[in-house]
Amino acid sequence: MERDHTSPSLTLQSAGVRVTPQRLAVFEELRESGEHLSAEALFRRVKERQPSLSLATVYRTLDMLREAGLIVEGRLGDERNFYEANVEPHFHLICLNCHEVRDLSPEGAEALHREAEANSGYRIHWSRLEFFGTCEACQARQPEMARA
Amino acid sequence: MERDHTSPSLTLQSAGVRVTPQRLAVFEELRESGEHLSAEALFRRVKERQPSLSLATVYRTLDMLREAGLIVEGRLGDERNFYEANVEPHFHLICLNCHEVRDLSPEGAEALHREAEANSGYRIHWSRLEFFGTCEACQARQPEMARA
DNA sequence: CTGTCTGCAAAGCGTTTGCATAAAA
DNA sequence: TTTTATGCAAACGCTTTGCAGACAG
Repeated sequence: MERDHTSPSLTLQSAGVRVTPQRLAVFEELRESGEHLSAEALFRRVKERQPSLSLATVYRTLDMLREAGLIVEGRLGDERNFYEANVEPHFHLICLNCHEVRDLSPEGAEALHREAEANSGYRIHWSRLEFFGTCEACQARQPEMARA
Repeated sequence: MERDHTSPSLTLQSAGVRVTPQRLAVFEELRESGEHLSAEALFRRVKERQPSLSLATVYRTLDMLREAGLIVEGRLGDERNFYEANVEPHFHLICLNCHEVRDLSPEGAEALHREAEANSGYRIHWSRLEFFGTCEACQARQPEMARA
């Protein structure tokens, strides 16, 4: 899992968008954490460094980053969106119990894309491949969960 | 594509739920259309036959049917849920242009589930595998869409 | 300077819920 | 008769938007 070490400001500049402290902080937080975060969670984290930050700016920034292809958007089981800086094709595993989102190896993701295009005649732009289940930790904690 | 010919009322009874005209009409509409419909679309259609129907009842009925395993729920690109009576595992193809939802053959869906379980240690309960792209008809209509 | 981004508050949207009435079993 | 579903309207949670002032280029 080699991480991209390009500075966020360079990446924003090369995407041709205006660079502001808010945008830098949001993008940096997402990249450095390597996590899958909701807009709300991201807002709380970045607000510690920038108390004047507003949630609307976070949403606008995430939209902008997604359109620039710098982040990807997914959706949690509880119907909130989440965002992450890993833009390579991969699957998501979402625990129905602890709601943690983890990545699944990208093996087969591109093949699946190509297969879907071949079988359907569609031109695939993006996809959402998410598995919802119980993670190992939660299974161990509450064995009965495994059947819910 | 063999369709289930069991009567909706028998199916509802065997699911052990109370049978009402509203529930019958919603379930029947979903099954007979064979389509992927939003709660709103379903509401408009069934309301023609039952003018007193309320949207809240449609949502409650869809929740009930989903919990009984009689329908499945998915999500459109525009963030509304859609529902369908085909409960077999399969993928969805969602056109970014006309928003039509089509099914993709289930080949590999179960294998993918098993593989995800083996690779992750998760116990998978359900999954959401959706491809967003441009359908053939829309590609022909607006060739430039194919890159959007 | 000029265009656009920000923060705020209000609105928007799909969905859910409380309550009194109506209907199923 | 008892229990549960319905319709209505209001509330909900996440996200988007209009606007006036602030800031990047």
